[in-house]
Amino acid sequence: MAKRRPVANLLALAVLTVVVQRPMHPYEMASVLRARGKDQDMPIKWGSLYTVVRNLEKHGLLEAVESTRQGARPERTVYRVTDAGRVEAEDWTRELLSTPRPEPSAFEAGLSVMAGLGPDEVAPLLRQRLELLERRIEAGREDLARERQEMPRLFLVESEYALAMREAEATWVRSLLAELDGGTFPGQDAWRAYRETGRLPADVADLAERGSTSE
Amino acid sequence: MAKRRPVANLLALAVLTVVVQRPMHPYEMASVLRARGKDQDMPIKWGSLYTVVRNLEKHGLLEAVESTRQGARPERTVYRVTDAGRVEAEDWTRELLSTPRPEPSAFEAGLSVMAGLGPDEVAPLLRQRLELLERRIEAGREDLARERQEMPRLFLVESEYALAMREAEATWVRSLLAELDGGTFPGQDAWRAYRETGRLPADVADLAERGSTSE
DNA sequence: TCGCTTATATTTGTCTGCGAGTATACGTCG
DNA sequence: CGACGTATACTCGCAGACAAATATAAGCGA
Repeated sequence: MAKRRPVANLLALAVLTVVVQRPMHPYEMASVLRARGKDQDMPIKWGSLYTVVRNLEKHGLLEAVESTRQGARPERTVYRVTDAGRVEAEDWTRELLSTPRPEPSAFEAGLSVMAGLGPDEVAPLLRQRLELLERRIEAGREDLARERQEMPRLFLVESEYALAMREAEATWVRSLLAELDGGTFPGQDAWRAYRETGRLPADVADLAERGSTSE
Repeated sequence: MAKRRPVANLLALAVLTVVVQRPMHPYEMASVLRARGKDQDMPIKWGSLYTVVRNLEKHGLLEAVESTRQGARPERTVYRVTDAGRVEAEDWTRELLSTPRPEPSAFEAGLSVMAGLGPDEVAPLLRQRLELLERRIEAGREDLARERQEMPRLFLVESEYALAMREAEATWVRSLLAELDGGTFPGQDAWRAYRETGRLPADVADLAERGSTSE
């Protein structure tokens, strides 16, 4: 398969797509991004911005156009996208849309080590998550409703997607919580006993040993 | 809120939770993790492993127990978790479970720059994504069914979650695709026209300018 | 007009993630 | 039994991410 993107940071894609419209200096790119609300999902890291722009230039995807100086202000370098940059942006977009790749989420990591806490502790934690999630969903819905008034749908799909994913997560958490609260989660008692006594059922203990180096 | 985790990499949490069960040397931690299938979601980066372990030690969450050498093999340092390490692992787990945080996905990034391609190009790309997604869901379902035979549910929740999320994504993509295919996506014609002629409707052009520095 | 905050614009320095390399032991197949 | 692959076990070194520092200009209230 093709070699990795010359500049892997997703901020680079955002930069490319704004600079396609008109040459800009880095700070302006950030402003435009911010004005479009892209910083909601992707807060702008100033350190990264300049690194990314420099790397894009190094790889020939951007080129410096001029370097103006107004008064004693720091020099501003204005960049323009190159043909290669335009190609890269489109190709990258295609890949992002067409190819799902497993993205490990922090919550997944949490679930995978959840056994270390007891079921009676996990339930309230999930309840809290659910509450926060619901609040966020509500806020997302309102934002979306507001933005729909002044922005074509085309520029809102990513928010719609994010909202849908949060809703799906909430649904999933609710169902797990129902099992926990109803005591219908299989092995819940063994789990609680493990947490309280520190002892695992024999068959599970075997599993936990798998992969250890034989001595 | 509390200061950032002393070792932020999620691999550190995985390391802590395996080493809680029994002291180990780094390579063994990786083996155990691999045997438990944690490397599916989180492929093990060897460079990171040793860095992470060293950092955990530096912050007093792990401590070296012994340093044995067998024959001419490289020295193996065995680490044990400290009390602070145990506390950190539990606290971190609690946070991951209880607190949702916005995690920008690559697909979301793709959607947010989708406008740069035309609708007639986007649809096939999404169709491809959907197909891959469906294949993966099928595979995930089978894996899960197999693992349920030999592993208690408790250690499979994270896979169930991942599967549910992929299903939700598939559903969402399907519905967007239906709009695109049916021609019912609002503004679809303007979008196509933009792609073909390079000209935006006046009101949208205004929006695209927002955030630019006034000259 | 003095001093305050906020916006403009970039550089620096650190820390860490991780790809790639190194070196030995073990198994096995012809 | 020797050659070749694979598992064991770590080390090195740099590119890249980002926090924080830096420096000036502009708006604004008192």
